[in-house]
Amino acid sequence: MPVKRRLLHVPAPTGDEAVTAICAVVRRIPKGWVATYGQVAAMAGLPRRARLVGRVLQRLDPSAAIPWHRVVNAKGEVSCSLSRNGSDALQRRLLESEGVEFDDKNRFDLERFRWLD
DNA sequence: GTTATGACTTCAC
DNA sequence: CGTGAAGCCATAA
Repeated sequence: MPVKRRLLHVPAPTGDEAVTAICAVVRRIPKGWVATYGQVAAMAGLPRRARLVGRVLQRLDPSAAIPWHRVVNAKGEVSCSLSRNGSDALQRRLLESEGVEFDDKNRFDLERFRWLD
């Protein structure tokens, strides 16, 4: 075997395929519920690619009808970052308008609001 | 080619 | 609880 070959090379979706899969999952999150980045990745057939989900959401076209605000991190909080330029604050506001209650530490009860398929 | 940087997650202290 | 490391992978420089 002259060529080194990846065992377990499952053709995981990449590029546009992955973006499409991720968006399809996020669109299914019901109003008033949330899903974590890792959860969305797994449901999109992209295990361990939580980071990719975050990247896709950040670059989403604003005109796309995708409830990006319903995707949160595994700690049960809105991921805050300077690079978000305020969209993190907007995310919290949108979630609160859908009934998600935050505590004084910018966190909510993940067990209570997590969307289970 | 390399290194650095994240809307991340998990596990070990 | 907090911190750090490792795993992860697309992008930018």
